[in-house]
Amino acid sequence: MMPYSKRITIGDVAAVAKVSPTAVSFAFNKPDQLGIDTVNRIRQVAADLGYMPSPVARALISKRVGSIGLLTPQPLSTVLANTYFLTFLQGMSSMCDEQEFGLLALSPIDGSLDRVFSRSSVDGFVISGFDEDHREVLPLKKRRIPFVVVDGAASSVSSVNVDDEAGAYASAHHMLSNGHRDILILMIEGAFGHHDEGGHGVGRRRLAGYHKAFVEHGADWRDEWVLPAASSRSGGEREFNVALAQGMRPTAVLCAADATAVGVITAAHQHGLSVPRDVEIIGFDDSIESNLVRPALSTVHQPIFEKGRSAVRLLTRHIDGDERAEHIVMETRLLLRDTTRTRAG
Amino acid sequence: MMPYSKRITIGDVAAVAKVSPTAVSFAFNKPDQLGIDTVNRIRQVAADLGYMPSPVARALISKRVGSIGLLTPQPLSTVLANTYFLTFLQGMSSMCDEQEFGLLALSPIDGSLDRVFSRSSVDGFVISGFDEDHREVLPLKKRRIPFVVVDGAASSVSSVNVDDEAGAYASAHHMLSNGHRDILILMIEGAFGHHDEGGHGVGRRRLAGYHKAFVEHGADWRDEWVLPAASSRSGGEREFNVALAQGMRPTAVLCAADATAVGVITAAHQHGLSVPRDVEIIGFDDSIESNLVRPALSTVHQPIFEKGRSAVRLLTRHIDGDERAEHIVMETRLLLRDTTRTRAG
DNA sequence: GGCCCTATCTAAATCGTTTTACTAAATGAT
DNA sequence: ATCATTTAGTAAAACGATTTAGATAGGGCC
Repeated sequence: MMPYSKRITIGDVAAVAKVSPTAVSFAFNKPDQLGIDTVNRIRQVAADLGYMPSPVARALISKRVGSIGLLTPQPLSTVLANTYFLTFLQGMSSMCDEQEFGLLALSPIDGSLDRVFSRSSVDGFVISGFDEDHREVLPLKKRRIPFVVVDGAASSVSSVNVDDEAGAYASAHHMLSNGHRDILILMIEGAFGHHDEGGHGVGRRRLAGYHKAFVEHGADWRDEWVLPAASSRSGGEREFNVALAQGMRPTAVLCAADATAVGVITAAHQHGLSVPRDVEIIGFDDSIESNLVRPALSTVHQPIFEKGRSAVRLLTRHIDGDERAEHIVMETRLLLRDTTRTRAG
Repeated sequence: MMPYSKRITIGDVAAVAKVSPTAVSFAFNKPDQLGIDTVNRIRQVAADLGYMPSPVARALISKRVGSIGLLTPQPLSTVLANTYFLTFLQGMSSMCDEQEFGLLALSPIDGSLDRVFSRSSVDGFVISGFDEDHREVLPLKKRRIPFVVVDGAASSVSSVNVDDEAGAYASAHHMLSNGHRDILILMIEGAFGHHDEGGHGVGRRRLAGYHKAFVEHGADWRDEWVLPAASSRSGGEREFNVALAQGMRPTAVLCAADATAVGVITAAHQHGLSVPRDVEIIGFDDSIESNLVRPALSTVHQPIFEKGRSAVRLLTRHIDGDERAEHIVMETRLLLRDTTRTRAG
């Protein structure tokens, strides 16, 4: 049973209206080419038959599908567990709405991207967490399919990034200025991090920011105090527990992701530690949960929504034929809420 | 500048490899039809040229695009402000991953759906918040494009719903059994509700559930104590303030959406009311924030993730030609956390 | 009436594949 | 050596629209 077995084509309408298929097409797209009464008759017939032009056939000619693809390093269902992506999607879709584009969310197939490219009809891609030169992305460049990179390095295609290093620096600087020296650092691991942490990734940049602050303050940088943690509540709980079990007694925790920080709050409470009195915590992202959790999480704000909007905007420009690459780097802002004690920088 | 000006077609590959286009197609799809060395040569040439078959041209023949559309009553960017949809999307995409479908998120254009249908190439739609018979949805039935309805009434197409009435009943019953009589009810309004609240919608069903409990308990049902509220934090705050301003002194609040309930918690605190001592609150949905907010929100759990999965599953069955409609109604469960005092039903 | 112009409509090419039907050459059986 | 069968490949139709280049008829003008 073909679901489309009864699909009404332009030919069917033409036959019933006793005109050529061309006339039917004109009736919708260039009504001036036809007599007014013919146009009306055709439209009437089309409506009666429930005719709608096939988007696919139309796309084949116009070379425009009218939607863009979002490609993430992990399966979509995994990635959506992070509210960061909720906000990012919101931003993307708000611009998609304005530009009247559909938004196709795609998961890697068998962990790789190239099969996705050839299966999904879109006018371009927003790629999150890959560098422009990543092996997986190469086919796109070769085919000259427009794409932009978010949270990844790029030069010849447009990119949207955030000054992760400055944000991380600011949060570490805050802790260090307030006298903390026993600072636990929980980095991004696995699922939501950069797909290739070989030196460009978001995680690396944040780490560099933390490190820079330590150096400037002349504080001891101890690698054992830097733990990778899954970007999830449970990841944060687990790693904080691990740290305590290993005998560390941090007075401050820096998390490279809010979800992790939320877990730390929970774990700290379970150990009878008061936040922020016994432990101060700063997250990263200013994701939705940071403002929902109690005590409200101090964090590094990054304009996630705007990143999504800008990515789509840059992409649609490329789709419209503008080949110039533009690189946007957005500012972060230290946001002190209730998991830190002072407002002073 | 056509972005695809350099697009490599099957013909280009054929020319370079000195074979017919048919051979190129066979080399990928039916290698047995060709000599082994020819296949290899063609594949090599294709790789060198960076050839990938056009998904659009392929879709035109196969009548399969490989993606499904999610259609929401409001623009996607609006709808995503509700974490309910985050979880729903997660569920949908988890099934999409399994079935290797892309997920196209579509916003109504100018508030209407039919332009969307003819612009977006998908194999079928998941439609949230519309009844099967809704005027906007009619074109789909006429064209016999597969679709399933979520949170809406349907008979001849598949649907996924939740027993909203039972859930609402349970929460009202809980309050009433605990002696509450001054119960403020905050319903769903506008943006995230059912698109046509004419009697079938989710809101109506929840209202019916609340009402039924009142009747069974012989409690006074006062229409003034039922307020529509935007399904957002601010909507909840606002309406709770309105209620107080109007002189109501609720000892319990029933919210048809969690987001609203979170706002009520905030507003109650601002008025110096302790939750749950002075006011008990029960929300609906068991959305992410309900477990993040403090005190943790008591709510009616509904299996949002599973709804998303099931919707996609039903749809792909339809796409595969199975015309039988299936109607899934999932159970809800009263989840007593910290905005209610007792655990007893 | 002859000429041109405009208004209205159509035939055919096109987009990039897949698929069906077919051809030509080689192989195998007798 | 002949006929049937397999192998390796191709030509052409099809998918469902849009677009280009005509075709036909009628009207206005002289």
